[in-house]
Amino acid sequence: MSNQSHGVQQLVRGSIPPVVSSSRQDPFKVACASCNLRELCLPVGMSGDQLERLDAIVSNRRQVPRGAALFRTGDAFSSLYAVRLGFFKTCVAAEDGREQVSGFQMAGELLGLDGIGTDHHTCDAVALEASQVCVIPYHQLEHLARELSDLQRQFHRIMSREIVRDHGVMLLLGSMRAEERLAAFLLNLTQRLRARGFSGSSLVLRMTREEIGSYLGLKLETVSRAFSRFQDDGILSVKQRQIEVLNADALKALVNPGEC
Amino acid sequence: MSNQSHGVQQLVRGSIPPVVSSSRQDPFKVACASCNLRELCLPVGMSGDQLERLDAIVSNRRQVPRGAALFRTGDAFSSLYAVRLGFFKTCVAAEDGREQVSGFQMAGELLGLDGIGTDHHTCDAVALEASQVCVIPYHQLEHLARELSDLQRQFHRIMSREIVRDHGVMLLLGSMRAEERLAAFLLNLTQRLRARGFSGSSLVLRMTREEIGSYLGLKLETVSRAFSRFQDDGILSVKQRQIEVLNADALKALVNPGEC
DNA sequence: CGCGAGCTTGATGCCGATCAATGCATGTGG
DNA sequence: CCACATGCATTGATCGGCATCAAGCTCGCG
Repeated sequence: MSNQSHGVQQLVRGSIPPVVSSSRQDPFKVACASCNLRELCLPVGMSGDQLERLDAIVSNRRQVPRGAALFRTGDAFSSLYAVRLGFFKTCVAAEDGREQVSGFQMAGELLGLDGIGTDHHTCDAVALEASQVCVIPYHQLEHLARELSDLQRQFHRIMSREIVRDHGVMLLLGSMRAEERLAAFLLNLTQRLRARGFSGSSLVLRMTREEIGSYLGLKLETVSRAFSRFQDDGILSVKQRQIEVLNADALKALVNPGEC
Repeated sequence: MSNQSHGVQQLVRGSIPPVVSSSRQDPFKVACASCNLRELCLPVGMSGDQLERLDAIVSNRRQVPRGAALFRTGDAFSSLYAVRLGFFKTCVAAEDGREQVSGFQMAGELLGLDGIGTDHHTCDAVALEASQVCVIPYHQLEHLARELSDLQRQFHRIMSREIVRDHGVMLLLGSMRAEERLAAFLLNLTQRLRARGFSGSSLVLRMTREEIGSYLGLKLETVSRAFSRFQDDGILSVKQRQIEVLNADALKALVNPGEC
């Protein structure tokens, strides 16, 4: 099972080539220094010997099969996880059982930040396809961040951006209408895919309509109807989970109705 | 102008007495060690000499008049702010001008975390009453956190809890109905007031119906109607912004409809 | 006193939820 | 290879909660 054959492989590869370590090549031992996600992940801004020290604590990889949980609400918190391959969703639950998807995570993104505050995870992280994560023991990360200011800075940036991202979702949930929400969601997805070297105009959704709806505060039927309408309007081509963006400008105009 | 006469002073004082420094007393120079918020704020878990070092970088206070902005979207980020006295709201804006309240902050809570990720603030922080904040220069905080692991730990916890709080708001916005949202909001407020030594059954809202509605993804008329209905049902007494909680259990039952 | 900001209350309409049926793709066992 | 089951998606019909529009009302304040 090659670790290059999974993930968003059905998408067109773009400009950033995967960098593969020459000597240490091993699906369970890939150094941050030779990881093609190093410009998106925790090591941003770190140099050679710093990377080696980070590598020393991020030695463990973990496979997560499709549908399996990386962690669940209430689990003791011990590590953060960097998505190396695959795709995750995180779900929060109210006491009465209502569940909601709080985010989707792709390669290079960090999972588990919710656990730092209480030493227990406050959401479920579930793989939407066969995935692989790098395990980052939190106490070792804290210790190392006290010595490497670049690591500290990048870690704080990641947490801050997570907060800003959540504010954006709150804005979406609080004030946008169904089609605007879906348009914003698709633009966000394509932008993140583009940052990973994919074209962004052609994508395969890893989640169901119901999961999209849960994330966007809509019912699955509403999501489906919005997709159909986008297709009727020539903005998208929709074949189940295979999406082609035909008119990205129209999507952007939907999100910012005031600007056109 | 005494710094004890502002804030949530119309609320009944509870168990935690304000601790006032004997020697350093001065509204613009109150040491963390002698601040009555030290158990809620950044110094949690820090001991004597650590507190002194934190004090050294948190030397500056800033007054913010009612209606004034502590910072605005786009401002360069340089410091975090701990609310010492008063009450704030934070607002995020979409490109098309739509604004939404993303949070309310009271004494002991931190403002400005949004700015770390991009070196610029991504929301407005506006005082809802005459307020005072402690200015925490961020680069000095980073530096000190590398030496004081207790400070580092508490700072990370605060950021993580902010993320978890945002997830809770997303759940509220995505899946609760109007009255549940307002009930959850009121319970959250009373809980935070109780943590600050107030009774929690009697409170004065510092924000308008419109601001509450913006935060909860509702129109002000809907908020007003929900208040009226709670009053009709004997759950609250509502006189403009003066709220008495008559039946806290009924409020809790509204938030968790499955449990009763 | 009278103005104005903020709050309440009513009437109406619309967007998205809900209920229900059908369609489509994948997989499994006979 | 077909029949059937299953999970997911689409589409239609109806309903309800909240937004919207529109008056009044309250209270603080110049």
